Amino acid sequence: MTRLSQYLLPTEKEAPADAEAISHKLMVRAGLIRQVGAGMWTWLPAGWRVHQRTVSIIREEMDRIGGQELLMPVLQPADPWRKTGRLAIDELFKLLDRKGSELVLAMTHEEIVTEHVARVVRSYRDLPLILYQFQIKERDEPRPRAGVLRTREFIMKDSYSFDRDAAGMEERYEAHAAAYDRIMDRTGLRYYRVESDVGMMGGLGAHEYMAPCPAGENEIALAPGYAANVEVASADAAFVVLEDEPAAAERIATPGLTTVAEVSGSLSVPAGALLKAYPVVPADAAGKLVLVLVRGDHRVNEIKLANALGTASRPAHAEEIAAKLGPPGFIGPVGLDGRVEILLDAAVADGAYVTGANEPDCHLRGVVPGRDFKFTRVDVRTVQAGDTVGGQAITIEPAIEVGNIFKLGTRYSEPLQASYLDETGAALPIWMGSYGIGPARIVAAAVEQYADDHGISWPRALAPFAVHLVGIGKADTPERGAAEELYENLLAGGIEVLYDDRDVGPGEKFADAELLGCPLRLTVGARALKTGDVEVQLRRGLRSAAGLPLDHDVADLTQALDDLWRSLP
RNA sequence: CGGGACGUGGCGCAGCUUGGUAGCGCACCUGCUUUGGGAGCAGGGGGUCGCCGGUUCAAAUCCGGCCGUCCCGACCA
Repeated sequence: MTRLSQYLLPTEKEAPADAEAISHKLMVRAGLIRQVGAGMWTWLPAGWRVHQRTVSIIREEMDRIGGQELLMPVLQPADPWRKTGRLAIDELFKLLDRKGSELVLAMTHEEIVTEHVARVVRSYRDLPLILYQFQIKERDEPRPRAGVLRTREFIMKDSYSFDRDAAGMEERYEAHAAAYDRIMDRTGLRYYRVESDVGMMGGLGAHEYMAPCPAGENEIALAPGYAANVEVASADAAFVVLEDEPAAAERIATPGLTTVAEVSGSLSVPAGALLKAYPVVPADAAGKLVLVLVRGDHRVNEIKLANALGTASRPAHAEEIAAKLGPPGFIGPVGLDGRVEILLDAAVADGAYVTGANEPDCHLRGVVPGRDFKFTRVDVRTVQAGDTVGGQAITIEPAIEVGNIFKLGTRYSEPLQASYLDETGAALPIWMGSYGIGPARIVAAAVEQYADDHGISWPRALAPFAVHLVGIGKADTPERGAAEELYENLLAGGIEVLYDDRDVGPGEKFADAELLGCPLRLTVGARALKTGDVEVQLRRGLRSAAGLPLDHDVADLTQALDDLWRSLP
């Protein structure tokens, strides 16, 4: 039933006071979603149509690469999670049943799908496999935000691949990358596939599908031919002019100057001619201190640092710094005599730098890495605007992660004993991949990317309806009769149409149509009866298109609309 | 987890400082008028003022505790 007079589409003139993100405001205002609690949302009929359109696209592309759809429970025994070491994850909801058995609400389904495969797959002949589902995920998020962009409960398409070896896993990974590319292309979103950190999934490699949008919570670094999550991005730093190397470093008085800005200002050298010393304590080596050096105008990237160290780390406390190095604010790499391991960032070019002297109110000028201290070279800085990749400047954009693909290897198959017998009868672990995609985020990202001052402007692949038909004039007038007839003809022609047959003024109908954002608006009023043409407006850009003759028969009407439809973004 | 803000009818808000019959706009219901850009007139319905406790003759208002929601940061397969 798609007569607006009988359809549940509660539009609002004003956005909820606590909404900030564009998609949050517009999806509530357009009557697509309603909030239940923090990070808990109901999809109303029109919103659910959009969500399910996205689901359909994903399903088609998963089936195309040989995926087999199944459904696994959200409520699960805790035991497999204990085996993989993931029971300790804070985001995992845990509960007890009435008998006191430990249960979890799944945040993803690696454990269960791997257990199934472990029991069912015996032979190399059973591989490869791609299994997937659309299922609710539950996560005890520290901070749900921005409508459906980050929620505690959401539907995810998650798929899992099972192969006999690394080469097979790579094949399945590439198949998923291709499927995801097609999915994203079909949704009409602007997106990038970027290199990403493997994070808590563990594993051997990963990409994320990022949709740039203002409310995005990630940052991506972009250059022609290059796209990466800022968490892992590498780039060439902007050149900085260094002073000539003196024969030896010289001690200079810098009373009270503890920051890069203060020191560089006082000495009239660029911030990039300083070395910023960042002492950290590795998580796996209590009592050990590592001194990380980056250029004064750069920032240490915690994730790249963790990858370089092979373990997480925390900034050293002031007491630890004072005990092992010198007064905080004046620490540096010179004279440590191997007591502290020194990591030097890759962006530090050869030359002379200003560093702390490990003495109060003193810095050293003309410090030359290699000559004045030994170091290990690492890439641990955060890329920034002004850097280049292949000579091309990078830009940094906020983006929302709408999908990801992971090479898991045997991260889950080993603890859960998912193995198969090869041709020689040897038992070998199964090589896995894991691939997620969030329809709700695709929907919200589309709203963010294409909204204008009037409301949502759906890409045609996601729109809740193809056509928003506005009937103008009172009920029982000839123009409304014409609108009714057109509605019936559109339905007969298989066009998905929302018919605004409400007894309200034209302004309200137009405003609601623009808010909801269906790609085509057809208007039938007295004017249409006079000219014989139905007015057609394209939502994207609010441009008028050539009118359609009111007296078209169903086949002609359908054909004309179909032609127009194909021309839409 | 740290910082900040908010909670009064479906939505947006005022009232709280200085305690005394709970108000406005939109939305909703009825009638009449109106129909190409969120209409007009008249009438009407709807609120345990987040919850619990305290102070007081009297609490939306003052005090205490709790809960909820949002924003920034931390965190985030």
